[in-house]
Amino acid sequence: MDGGIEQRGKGKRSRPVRVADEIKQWVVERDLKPGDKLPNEAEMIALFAVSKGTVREALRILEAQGLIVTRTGPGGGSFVDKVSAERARSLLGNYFYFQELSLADIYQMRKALEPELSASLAGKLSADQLDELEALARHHDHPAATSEEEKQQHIASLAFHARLAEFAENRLLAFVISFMAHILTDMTVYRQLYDPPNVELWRRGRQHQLELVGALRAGQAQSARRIMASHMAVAEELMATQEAKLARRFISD
Amino acid sequence: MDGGIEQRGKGKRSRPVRVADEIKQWVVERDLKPGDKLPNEAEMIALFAVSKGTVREALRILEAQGLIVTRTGPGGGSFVDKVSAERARSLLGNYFYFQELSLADIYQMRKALEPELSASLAGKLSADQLDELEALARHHDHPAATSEEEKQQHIASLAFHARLAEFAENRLLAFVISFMAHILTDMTVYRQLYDPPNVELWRRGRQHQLELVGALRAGQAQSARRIMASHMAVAEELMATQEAKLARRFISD
DNA sequence: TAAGATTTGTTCGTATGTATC
DNA sequence: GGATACATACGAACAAATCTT
Repeated sequence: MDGGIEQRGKGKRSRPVRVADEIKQWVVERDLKPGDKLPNEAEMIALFAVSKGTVREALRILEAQGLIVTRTGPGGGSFVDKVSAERARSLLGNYFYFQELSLADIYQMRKALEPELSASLAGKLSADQLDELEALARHHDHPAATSEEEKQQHIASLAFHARLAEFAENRLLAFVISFMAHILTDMTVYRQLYDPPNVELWRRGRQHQLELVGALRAGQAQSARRIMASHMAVAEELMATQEAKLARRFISD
Repeated sequence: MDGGIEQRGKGKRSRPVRVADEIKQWVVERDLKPGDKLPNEAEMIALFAVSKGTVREALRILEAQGLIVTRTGPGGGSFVDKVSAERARSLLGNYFYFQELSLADIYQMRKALEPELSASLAGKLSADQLDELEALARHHDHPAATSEEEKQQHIASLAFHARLAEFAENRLLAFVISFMAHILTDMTVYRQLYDPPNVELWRRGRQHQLELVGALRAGQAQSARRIMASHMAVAEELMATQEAKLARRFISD
């Protein structure tokens, strides 16, 4: 019912890749869960009738995709692992290394998604979660005096958005928004997307975040949506003063 | 200026993983482009002072991430490769294997993004592109009589959306919409998300796609946005009659 | 602390496969 | 076909990490 599908046109696959696929299939067939143990090296050598080197290359392939982890020693071996959000972000980041992504592209997405996220979280967050968000919003309670301070405020603001995203029950929405926050953080760090400091935009941005937490606390979905929409407009204005092209680089693990 | 960052808390990394990182760094430092050649095995053995097996495991790691391709024979070796959209989808799909994604989650995203995509494409497509879309929309010009036919119509409709997404200049928007179309296609194939056939919904869906192509051709952005929004409502209604949980499985390469 | 057991990690030598000229 | 330049694969030996006693 699966594994057989999608086998179109993939001519020459090396033995390690084939073994990696067989291991994947082995896992899916048995419906193994994260933490479940795979056969050890010696058993796989026998199971797939290949050498130790080939088995190890196959395991590295699965490890690189975040599907397994391997530990040495007694009780060690390879174990099914669920792909972490961090690794998924990193792998997807590689895709955009050679794609031309502009700030306008990212803000087109953010303007569509962040208000939706805000509305969907209204009245759904715990007091602890709301307090954490408020603390992030209050983290910088004065205008930036230096470029370095401005940079830190940008990063803190993006951390606010990333954290907010993580609270969403919709894991796809959470991932995409979090991914964008991380991209923007990288841009902030690697390019100088944080000067000149702009007191007025800082004030409006901070005010928006605090108002948003209030609306979320009060369970006012439409209000939360509206506030976030305004906030996106401000953030875009802030970023749009800077260069348009995303730094082309591999995102490290 | 990079490679040094993000090195937090990564205690025990195996030698192949470290070598893979060094190769990545080597590529970034030289700003190599897709097609550019990496050192061959013997050179890497000398360059990183590790054995052949270790080099090969490192290369498999990079290959699994879609960053390089390897060819045998004279003139062969490893070459920088740009990660394909297909591979990026596959790698990201693994992340959602253990995440609970519902149809409601996907449609929350689609309702926010697909109208935005439609609006941004109005007046931007070539006659060839518009003709291709119209052909996809007309592909099934009669109501489905059987479940199999209904399934094929669903898949064709999703292909319409995937193709539309690929025309977007915004590569992030294109990727996310295309990713969702592929997830829905998988759900259509692996679960029976296509019966019972519903003539009325089929008629409205098809009409929407044809109207959309017309609006795109006429360069009417707002009209295109409105039509797609209606179309999403219809599609959601169509899907919502089915089970809510996404099939949990590895997406094959 | 120390020794032993278990399992992965790494190296080396050799042979084979594959594509180009 | 033969020579060449690569990657691919195997097997045996040893190193390192980790758990148990």
